[in-house]
Amino acid sequence: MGLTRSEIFTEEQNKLASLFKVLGHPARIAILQFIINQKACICNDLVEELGLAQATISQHLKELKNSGLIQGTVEGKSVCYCIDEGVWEQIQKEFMAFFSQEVKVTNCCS
Amino acid sequence: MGLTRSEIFTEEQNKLASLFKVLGHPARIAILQFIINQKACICNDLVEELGLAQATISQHLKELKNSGLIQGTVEGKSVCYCIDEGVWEQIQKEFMAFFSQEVKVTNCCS
DNA sequence: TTTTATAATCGCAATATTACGATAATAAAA
DNA sequence: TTTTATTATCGTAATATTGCGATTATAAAA
Repeated sequence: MGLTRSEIFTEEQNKLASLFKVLGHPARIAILQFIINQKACICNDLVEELGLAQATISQHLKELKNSGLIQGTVEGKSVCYCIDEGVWEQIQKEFMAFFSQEVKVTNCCS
Repeated sequence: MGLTRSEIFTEEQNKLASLFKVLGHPARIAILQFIINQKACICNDLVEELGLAQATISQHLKELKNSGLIQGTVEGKSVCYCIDEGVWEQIQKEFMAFFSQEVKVTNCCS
């Protein structure tokens, strides 16, 4: 136990959940917002801005990168992280699809 | 350590992240979809459908309830869970707002 | 009242996540 | 080459999550 039983869910459910999961931490939300607003895309700036240790920021960036949401390119001594617009739009679509499912109204909980 | 440092983030970032977090598990996605499609809103039906133990389903339902996404009303021996449409639409709006932030294009990662 | 059906809660074990210091890796600058 | 700046990775401690059996609570049915 203590292990998510992914095998009993659909591929789609697992994928959607893991996307939501990546966004389920305030540091990663903050990082994304910071990058989106182009206040910076350099790891070190995020460290100064957020007030978490460099190792911690690096770990969160790795998770965001693994999800495909951001990509990083080496720029001299530092690494520039940016939103992957294609992936961003794709995810946007999937979330919209999830949320625009029509909720059937019943008298069940009225 | 091992504890999310919520105090260094904005209220908004924490709230958004915790909403995403609730949706970050395939069982909770499956439960929501099942309720949305009105295949059932009874805990026991979910147990049969999903193949997780009753205690586990009950725990997931509790988390969904705590987030406000669903509400439950007692119906005789069982409890009927339904989407809270108001909350659903509110969350939909917040997510849309997050995802419609315009990603500023730079030549940083091109 | 006793039984039955349903759901919530408790307690626990296994695993995952979060955070950080220390260290390694990499590349520019001196 | 040596130093400096930046980021990744390793190892570890603290905490959280997931899942389930056992038990409790609740209400309908017998």
